[in-house]
Amino acid sequence: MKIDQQLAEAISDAFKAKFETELVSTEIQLQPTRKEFEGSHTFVCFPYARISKKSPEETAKSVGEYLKENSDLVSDYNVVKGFLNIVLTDKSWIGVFKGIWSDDNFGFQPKNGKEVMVEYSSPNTNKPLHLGHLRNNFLGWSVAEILKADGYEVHKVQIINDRGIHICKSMVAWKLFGNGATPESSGKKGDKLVGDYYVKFDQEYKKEIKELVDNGTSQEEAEKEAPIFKKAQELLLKWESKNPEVYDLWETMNGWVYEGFSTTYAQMGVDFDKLYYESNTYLLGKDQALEGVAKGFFFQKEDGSVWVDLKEDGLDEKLLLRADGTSVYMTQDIGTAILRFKDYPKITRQIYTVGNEQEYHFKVLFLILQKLGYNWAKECYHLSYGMVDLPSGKMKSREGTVVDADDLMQEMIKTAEEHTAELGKVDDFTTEQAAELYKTLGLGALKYFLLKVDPRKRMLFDPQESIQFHGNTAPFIQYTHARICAILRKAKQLDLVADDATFESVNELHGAEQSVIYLLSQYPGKVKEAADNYSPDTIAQYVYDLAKEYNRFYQEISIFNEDDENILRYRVAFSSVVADTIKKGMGLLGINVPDRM
RNA sequence: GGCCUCUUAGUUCAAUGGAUAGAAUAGGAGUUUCCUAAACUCUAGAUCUAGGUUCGAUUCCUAGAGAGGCCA
Repeated sequence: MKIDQQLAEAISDAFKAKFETELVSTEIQLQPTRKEFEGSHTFVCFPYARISKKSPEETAKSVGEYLKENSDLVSDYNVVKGFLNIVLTDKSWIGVFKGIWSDDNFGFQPKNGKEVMVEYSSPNTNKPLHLGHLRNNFLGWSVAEILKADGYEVHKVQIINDRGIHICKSMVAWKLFGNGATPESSGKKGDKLVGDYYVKFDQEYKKEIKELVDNGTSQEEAEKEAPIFKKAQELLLKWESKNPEVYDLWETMNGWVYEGFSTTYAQMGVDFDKLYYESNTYLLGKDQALEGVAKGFFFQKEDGSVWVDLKEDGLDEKLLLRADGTSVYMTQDIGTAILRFKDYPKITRQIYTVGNEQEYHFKVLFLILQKLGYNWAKECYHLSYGMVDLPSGKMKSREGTVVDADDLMQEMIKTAEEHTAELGKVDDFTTEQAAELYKTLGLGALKYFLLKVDPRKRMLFDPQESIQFHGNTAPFIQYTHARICAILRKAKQLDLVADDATFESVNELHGAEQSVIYLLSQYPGKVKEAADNYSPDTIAQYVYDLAKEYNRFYQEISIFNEDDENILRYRVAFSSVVADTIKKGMGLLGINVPDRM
């Protein structure tokens, strides 16, 4: 049984003995003791003063006294106002550690038989991936890993926005100005190449609008009449009627983009179990809309358009089918959601990793699905994350302030390389080993930076200053891991292996060891918390605290200077468990940890 | 105009309604015969404003100020 539960039960016993009242032990909350006080667990007595009919301080004293006398876990206690700080015996800490050390699945919940789907990335095929996608992808991927650790079976998907006017724009510009350029002929990544023509379209479009306006056309009119825009619209119509030539070009250009994306995803270290394409799903959802009308959930206006009235739910009316019968995003999303539940009948929930500007959209989507009678819609969740701002403000493609994902990752790896070279600790590495290390460090720093923040909040990314290798960063944590690995290598040479008997003769712990064991014991709870809240930042913060606390121990205790071989073996095992936990925790964030750096 | 979110050290981030609001970074002062100094120790520095709820509010409620977003 976990130490927290044991303590809670002891406290419950104390209440029974001292105040003749039963407390439900699972409802007793223990919080970590603040550093300036002695102890590890704190029981806040204010809320229980009513039950004990004593002041919070007296309550705390009674309970503390009972625990000290009757529980062999507790060595001492102190009371500050209504706070009962509980000091555990070193022996019980060693017991806690032994439990963790012998648990091969520490931090992983057994399979709970539930399946969920996590959607993330979901890019357009006309633009390369940028900084915002990095936050999105790292977040979605990490949440999927955390849910797996929490016992779920997880399906990772994305929907690719591969059709519509935007891709037609790229196609038009490529036809007009491309001279048959391909990724091979231009030496460009496919997504970048197509993105360039999307930009080119916009430039030409603006130029044409300006000409028209200069010749007396109104701005509004000019935007509709610009020849290049009309060409894009024609292309869209041809695409929809599956004109072979247009369809071919569309497939070719999207093929280039996918190849580019897959390179980027590989570098990012994210993957998907299934891809959905909007070109396959954009016609879905119409049936549901019409069915909704038939059942009276939706209504039709005189022009034939279909709407849903959400005023009773505090929202507005929402269009589902236009008068001409074409669908809108909402309609498609309804269709796609239903399709996914058909594809994966056992999933109980879909988690959509999408920016917070779409909060309203998802609120409406889930509501409509509920109205259509899909009960699973109640369980669906919009994992809504904030924008990544630059010091100059919002990223804007038109102003060229977009931070490209490939460039940024490359930049990070380069910085890691320079920094590593300066320190000169791994000069004996082969080129491959070195390249691997730079990637681990550079990408780790980037992922950690983006994941350590509460996903719901907008965050600032300063390319100059944001990425550091000191302090609350991935390299700091990775460094702690690498240091421990050095210890483990040496211990292996000396054949220092711990077994059950090792712990019998260890009776005393150093202060830092205690806090590290306390942190270790919190790990499974942190994973649970992170899973419940879809918050990788919980894990990031935790692993940082663990690494920091271990470093304190490392600084104060010289492991191999210990004469008592059992203590030495124990400390090697202790370090090894810390390394493992760091590795597991960072793994949940998609960050690797090196053995040397 | 309606609705939603955010506001904490110079800066970037923390804090299930709990103690003297934590970290990091930038600033100041130290630590290397010893397992990796990408480390460690010390120091200084903050809850947007005004009310309310209670044993206790960064957290909950109301109003206001500022920033961002969504819907027309």
